[in-house]
Amino acid sequence: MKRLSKKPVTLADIAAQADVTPMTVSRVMNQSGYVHVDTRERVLRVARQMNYRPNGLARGLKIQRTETVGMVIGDIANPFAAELTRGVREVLEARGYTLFICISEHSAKEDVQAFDSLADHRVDGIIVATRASQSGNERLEELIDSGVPVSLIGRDFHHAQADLVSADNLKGGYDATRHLIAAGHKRIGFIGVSVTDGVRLKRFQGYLEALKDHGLDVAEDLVVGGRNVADQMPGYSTEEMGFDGMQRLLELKDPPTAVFARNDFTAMGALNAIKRAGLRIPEDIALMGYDDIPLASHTSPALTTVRQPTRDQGKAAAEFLLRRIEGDREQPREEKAFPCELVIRESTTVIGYQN
Amino acid sequence: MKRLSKKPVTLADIAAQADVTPMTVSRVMNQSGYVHVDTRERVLRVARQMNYRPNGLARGLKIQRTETVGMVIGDIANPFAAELTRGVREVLEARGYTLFICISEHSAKEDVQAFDSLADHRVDGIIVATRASQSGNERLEELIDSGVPVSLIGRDFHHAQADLVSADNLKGGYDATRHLIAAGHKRIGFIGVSVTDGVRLKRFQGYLEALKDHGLDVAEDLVVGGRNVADQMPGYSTEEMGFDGMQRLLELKDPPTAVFARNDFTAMGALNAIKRAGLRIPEDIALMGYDDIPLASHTSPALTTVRQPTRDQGKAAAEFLLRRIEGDREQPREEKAFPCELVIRESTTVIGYQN
DNA sequence: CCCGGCTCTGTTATCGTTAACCTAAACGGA
DNA sequence: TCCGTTTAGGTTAACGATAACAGAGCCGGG
Repeated sequence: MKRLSKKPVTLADIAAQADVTPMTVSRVMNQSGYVHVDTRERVLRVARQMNYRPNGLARGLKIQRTETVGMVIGDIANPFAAELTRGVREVLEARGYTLFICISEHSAKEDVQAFDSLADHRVDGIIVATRASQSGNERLEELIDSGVPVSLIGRDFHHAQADLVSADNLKGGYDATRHLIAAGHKRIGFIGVSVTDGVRLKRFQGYLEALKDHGLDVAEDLVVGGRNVADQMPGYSTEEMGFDGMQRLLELKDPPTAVFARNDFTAMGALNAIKRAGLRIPEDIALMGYDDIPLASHTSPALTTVRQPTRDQGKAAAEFLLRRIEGDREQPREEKAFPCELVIRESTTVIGYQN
Repeated sequence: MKRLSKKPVTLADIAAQADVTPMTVSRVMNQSGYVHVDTRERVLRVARQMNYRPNGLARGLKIQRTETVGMVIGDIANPFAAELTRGVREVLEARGYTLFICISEHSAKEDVQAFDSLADHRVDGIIVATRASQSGNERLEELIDSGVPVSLIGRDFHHAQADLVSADNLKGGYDATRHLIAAGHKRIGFIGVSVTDGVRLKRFQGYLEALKDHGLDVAEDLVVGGRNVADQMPGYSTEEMGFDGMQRLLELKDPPTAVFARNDFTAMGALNAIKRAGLRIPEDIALMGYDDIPLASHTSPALTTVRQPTRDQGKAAAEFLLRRIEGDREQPREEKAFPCELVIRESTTVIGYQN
């Protein structure tokens, strides 16, 4: 017979049914303290039968922990964020924590809302993987100051009590660009940011540095995309940005011979634009991506790109966070930067050119 | 001066500081009851200064609502799930609810865990967008029976008190297949499920029906992929499944002339495999995807696919849920099936063949 | 035989917030 | 002037769970 109860079952309900006090039921549920075997079994039987579920609110309020971690990501469709999340979950699950994800897709305002929602619901800690913003950073600082454990992934924000995990995208961007330069390219485009916007994008800074170090000028017309809204775009639609951006580059009277795209999605858009134009990759235009998403190895030609150890970053962030949650909350910040790896495939290398 | 308090600020702290009772502070915070303007401002000033944040646990426990909705999705990287989430968020945000997302990536076990975590933390309702499973369904039934509002997206599970939103993927699969048949194809492959696994995949059932209705046999060797683990794979790596599956199809001594892929990612994998083999699309092999992800319109050739109104499904699910949360929880289930739309692009149509 | 320690269970208070109830002053119309 | 209504705010008791303490029975060693 099915219960049609509107009100959820509480410890007290079970206690009444099993003829003990709520405290005893609590002891059974938490396997704490002494409970006679017979009592335990009776209680468990009743609990199961009544389909009992603990009230996390009451429990959390009392014990001042929720065994819950919040994570804020900007774009749910981005494989990079997805992979981070996998790493985070891997660690949390093993330690008995539940992960709640909040999306902050469009604005700093949503970022702040996400922080507040999570903090208000008293998650034990927060992992932040969104891009920095003025108001977001301010709120974050307040949170951390008020004692909430926070661990950051690739966010340009520093605080004495917040650990930071990142990939060395400056070097990644540098290496990628150097690879193109080494192949003899002199006119190298970048798709995905406006020159002004790009100050925050490390891989773009790496691109600029590499050009400078090798005596090449930065031609402003070779840096396209962004439209000043790049940061607000849902990630995978950056693919359209790649397509449009590449078309604009191809319309130049002196188009680039190589293009470095902000990420692999952007690169795929660019790739399709190049093919549409009837040009060959890499013979006419070499193409470089970033992130090494699974798709990258299967495009044709396969995409040269930069791999960052994404899952490891997620794992590291989760481990930092748990250390803070379960250990000393005031311990000084720790920082971990993972190296990036250039993955050379066909889109920058003439086939057969290397074995 | 920065507070180094370990303990968060409570209503009582503010009350003491502002020389009122906690109740008055509560009234100020919730804008309920009468509070003198001067008192209000004094309280607000103190609250701001102490950086007060309400304790959602205590509040939720007391008022028996958390103004929070949980959503369970299987694969965070899947643009389909991402788009659903956008629709859901759009509705929830407008109504003042916070969305917490749980990922259930690998197994029915994780599905159950996600349901439990959300229910235990007393979200006001749950939106479920994962595929059906034995144990998941059982747990879901218990939850709904115990009064938790639930709304389902494309899950093959029925309950008198759970609303259901879906796309008519049976018809979508049927139409897609019929389109290929109409183009004269007789050997049409399917990549993405094993024949046995496919009973739950509506679009595959549509494929089978269309073949039957047009007097074509189902050749078992033309149905590839799945490897019996398809359901556990992270979504975007189904792209590899498409690549491998296509290669297997091409190795047949009598390969198909058209291929219907389970989703667009799978289709992109297949597309790359076809190109690698030096064959032309659609002249040598026609290719059909499913979902119409943004990438689909930019591949070369552009992918023919089936579009489902994804965001609308998310919105509808959220609306159903809110109706149940804020209205009558026992109202009978409602169901809404959105039509799918065949999007004909180049991968099934010889260029120039139609104007 | 007594006492210390283990086992089992109950009692009480509390986590932070708010609904419900209550008091009391101020106000305004008859 | 009187009384009902509005305004302002305090008091009490929960919401459901658990930590801390307390007490009662039992066992075994000195």
